[in-house]
Amino acid sequence: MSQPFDAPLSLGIMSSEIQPPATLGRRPRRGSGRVTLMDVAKVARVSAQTVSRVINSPDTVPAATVELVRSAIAQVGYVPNLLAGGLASGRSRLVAALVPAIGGPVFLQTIEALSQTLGRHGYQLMLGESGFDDADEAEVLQNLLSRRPDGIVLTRIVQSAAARAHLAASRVPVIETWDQTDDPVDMLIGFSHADAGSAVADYFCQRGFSHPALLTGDDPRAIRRGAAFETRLREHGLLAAGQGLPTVQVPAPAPLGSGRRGLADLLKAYPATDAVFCSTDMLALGVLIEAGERGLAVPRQLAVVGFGDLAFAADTAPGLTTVRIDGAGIGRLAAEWVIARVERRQIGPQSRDIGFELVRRGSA
Amino acid sequence: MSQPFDAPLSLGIMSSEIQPPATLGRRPRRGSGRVTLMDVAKVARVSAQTVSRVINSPDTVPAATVELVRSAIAQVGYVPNLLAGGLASGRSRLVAALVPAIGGPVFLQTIEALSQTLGRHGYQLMLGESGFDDADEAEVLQNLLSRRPDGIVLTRIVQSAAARAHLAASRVPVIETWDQTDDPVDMLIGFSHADAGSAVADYFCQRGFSHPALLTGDDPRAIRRGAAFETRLREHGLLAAGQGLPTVQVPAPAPLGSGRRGLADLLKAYPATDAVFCSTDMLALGVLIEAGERGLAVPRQLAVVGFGDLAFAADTAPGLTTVRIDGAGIGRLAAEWVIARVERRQIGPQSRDIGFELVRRGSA
DNA sequence: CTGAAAGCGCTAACAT
DNA sequence: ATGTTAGCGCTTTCAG
Repeated sequence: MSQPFDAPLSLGIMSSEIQPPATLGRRPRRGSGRVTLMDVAKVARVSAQTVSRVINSPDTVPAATVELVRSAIAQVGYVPNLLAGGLASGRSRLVAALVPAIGGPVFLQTIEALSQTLGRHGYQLMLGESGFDDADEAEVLQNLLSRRPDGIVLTRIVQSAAARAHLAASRVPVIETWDQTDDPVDMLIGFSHADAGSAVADYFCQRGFSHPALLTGDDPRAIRRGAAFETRLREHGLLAAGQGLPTVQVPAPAPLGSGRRGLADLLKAYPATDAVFCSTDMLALGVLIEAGERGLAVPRQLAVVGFGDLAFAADTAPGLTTVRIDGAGIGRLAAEWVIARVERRQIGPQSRDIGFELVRRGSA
Repeated sequence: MSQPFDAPLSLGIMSSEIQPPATLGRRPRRGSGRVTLMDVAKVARVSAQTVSRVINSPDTVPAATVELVRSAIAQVGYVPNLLAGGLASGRSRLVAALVPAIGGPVFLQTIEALSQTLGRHGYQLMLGESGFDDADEAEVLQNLLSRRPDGIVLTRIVQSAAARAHLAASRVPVIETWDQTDDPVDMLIGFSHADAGSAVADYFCQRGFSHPALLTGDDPRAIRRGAAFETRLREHGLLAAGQGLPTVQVPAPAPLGSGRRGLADLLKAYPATDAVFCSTDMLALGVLIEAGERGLAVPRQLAVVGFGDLAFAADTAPGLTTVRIDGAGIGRLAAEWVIARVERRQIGPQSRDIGFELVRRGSA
């Protein structure tokens, strides 16, 4: 296994290459000095083609040749250059993913599952950050596209016309995720944020809470959940005609501290509040902690519902009732769809609603 | 901005190209059908080289030409192919990062800062996952290296000889981070885990706790912190001669729930425990929650110290005393060092101890 | 089953 | 300031 990879190559044969046709006494261009496919070919005394075949489709080469070439590869310490391979074949084996913020815990499971599934098939993930606003969406996309990815996975619906145009022009398989739309650029894997908001409203109604409130981050999808939540509450008669939904809005990657301060603000403005829908589990955990500090009993005096069902949600005290999204499932499926497209296998269903699930635990 | 990128190209000049030298009546090879540098050159009536210069070093081209070429680029909807560019120039503008697990919150800030700093300089981050054990380290590295990154950032010290050999042979700038060693592969940005463990022991001693314990994940660095913690406690006389440190060890991406169950296990085995050093903040948060459930007053009856100073640490109740690591700083610096190397600017210091800081809050 | 040639789209090195 | 040529390292295409 641990060959001395930096050993001088001492190729098995002399460089009996035909000299370049001496067009004119001109221009060199030394290579990178690294081991190439040709070096392997020389040692194995086969053509570059055969080496390429051993690497990319060993089934088409007799076992003996495969063995011969493999040992030559090990001997010279060859590492394929996928930049060159990608250029020649038109398949980079690179998949781009665009997330609002790497730091946010929400898409982490999707990214992780995506990366792992891709890796298992020989593809590599390339991560790009778009920020929460749509501003540089098109620009970041261009950067990603210039790498000629074999597919691009977005954790949002593409907004700007420019970005949509770039994507369409690139002819790269595109998967929009974590949302629904009637007009996807290409493929779609997600769920309805509006339905999720409505479901929480239904639950609050069913459990008999009379003074619901909303604590939300200011990103567009959280706001859509909140809007649907409010609408449904109104339908249930939990909101009087002229009355707005008690709401506190905090900046987007909503951390625990925003949950604590958010609850404080909420209770100051609306002391009667007896149930809060938080746009992320982190926010909800902050609310749980702040409630504890204030001696408010959860869920008796204050019910709390989160969103995401992050790893910690089951272990808070009390356990967090929350909307579970199968983030890992999204990532896995996205990887499979991209690969299926690239390898010209079935196109498969172009769109999937993976739904959500209201997980009932102690907090509501 | 939003040009019709898929418009037919209708190039400004006829294809008055010299026909290929007709070696023999042979072989075509249709291109990808996409817009290339040549298409832009034809429209702008300049050479490919000039277009390349406008893109890569506009300063060396007169403003008028830049303008001309830029409008041609917009007109035909050209997106550079960095696979080809990277192959030709030997600079991929790709930087690889290897993390144990994407999902873990610990390295997130490093990855985020790395990605952002790289992006600002036109580099793209490529993420690879190594897992917590050293098993496939060499293999994952090979995959990453086959993309010919301009640099590779590791959130650990490279262990296996095979991996070290691959890295050395590749001649790629390597930055090992989040640790210290006397024998780095190349560059190093980190801190001493042993010193961090000792510092917590000193703090417990200074605050007069008499029955310290350790709750740790099973990853190697957490274990090293724990070992130094124990050693220093012993030096302080807080551990009797034959007495081992009360310890509970949990599987590596230590989640909140492990903190709760870990404390329960600890108190069952060592009821006298009055101070716990947790190997991650998540674990510590779990301990805080479990202590709350048990009616244990923190820090009076139980002191808690975490590690990482994650975003939530300041807002727990009470605030979490923890060891702060400047993860974002590591990422930023790593990006700068890689870029400096690639652009042959100063090599800069090859190694940096960024230290750590014990942040005192309410929990201890 | 194996090999030779051509060329993927770009940039480095020279030439003007 | 701009153009010409060769070639980065690989895979496709076609021939044997």
